[in-house]
Amino acid sequence: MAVSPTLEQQLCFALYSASRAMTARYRPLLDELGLTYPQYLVLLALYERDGRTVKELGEELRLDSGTLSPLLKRMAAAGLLRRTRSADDERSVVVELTDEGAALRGRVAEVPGGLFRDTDVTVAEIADLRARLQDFLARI
Amino acid sequence: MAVSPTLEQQLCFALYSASRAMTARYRPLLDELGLTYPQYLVLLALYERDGRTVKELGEELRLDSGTLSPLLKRMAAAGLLRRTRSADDERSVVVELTDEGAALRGRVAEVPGGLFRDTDVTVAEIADLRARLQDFLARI
DNA sequence: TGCAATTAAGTTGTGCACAACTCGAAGTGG
DNA sequence: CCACTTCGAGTTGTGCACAACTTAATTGCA
Repeated sequence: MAVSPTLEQQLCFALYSASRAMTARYRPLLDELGLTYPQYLVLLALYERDGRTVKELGEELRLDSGTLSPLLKRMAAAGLLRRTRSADDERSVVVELTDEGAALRGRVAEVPGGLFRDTDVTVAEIADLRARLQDFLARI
Repeated sequence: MAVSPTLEQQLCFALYSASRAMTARYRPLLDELGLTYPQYLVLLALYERDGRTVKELGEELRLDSGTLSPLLKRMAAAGLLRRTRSADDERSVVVELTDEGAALRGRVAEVPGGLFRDTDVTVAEIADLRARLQDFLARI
């Protein structure tokens, strides 16, 4: 019979609390831009490639339409992006940055910079941890 | 001027998506027990030490009363635990397992076992990643 | 001792996540 | 050509997270 696992031993809890701690670090910076963390991710995705469909965004961010539809609606209401039905496939909705959304690019790019300034966390450590997580994610 | 970071490069996004992927793996197993992931964490915490206050649970799980109060209420409604005002400090609420909650211990302990059975992820790799995350978390 | 400050839990409101579902559009085989 | 299936987006309902606030109990100090 299995012994009760402790919270301490659980990778899942470590991921869960580290993820929340990270987004908590981002929050004050994103508040200044009027963004939530998932909204920030949507902007990053659109800065990489603008004019993608909801489905394509969902694949990159691993979010379904139940999450993305209302989120994109809020961002459209905030004037950051535009949603238009695709002409060649009326099922799809194309998401494009507005001028206002594009104008945020510089300020958004500044966000990750100051996150670890007052810690002893190194760039190499961050890159290594990220690589390990991506490798792990790809294998489960 | 900072270049726009890509999603790919972001540790935060790696944490965020890995965390969601892990809880998605737990979900079908927890569904069988009628538990959500945070509820499962509360049970683990109580199996470690029963009869703790809401505040103490919140410190271990890093959750505030705004999250825990309704969550514990649902678990109490499900018959898994009991909430009672502390006698020596009427501000505190002590959370204790019911017989039904304690009886789940065996089945809860079985949950992490099968998670990586059909992958090539090793126990050592899991332990190493967890240790790195905990170290990282402690330093930010 | 009295009372202002602090503390613990709970409430309210917003925004994700995600399951389950609806709806209309697009592919598909007979 | 048409029923049938699949597909993309959106809606509904539940349960976290978390900020901001309320309430009641306790603490601390002038």
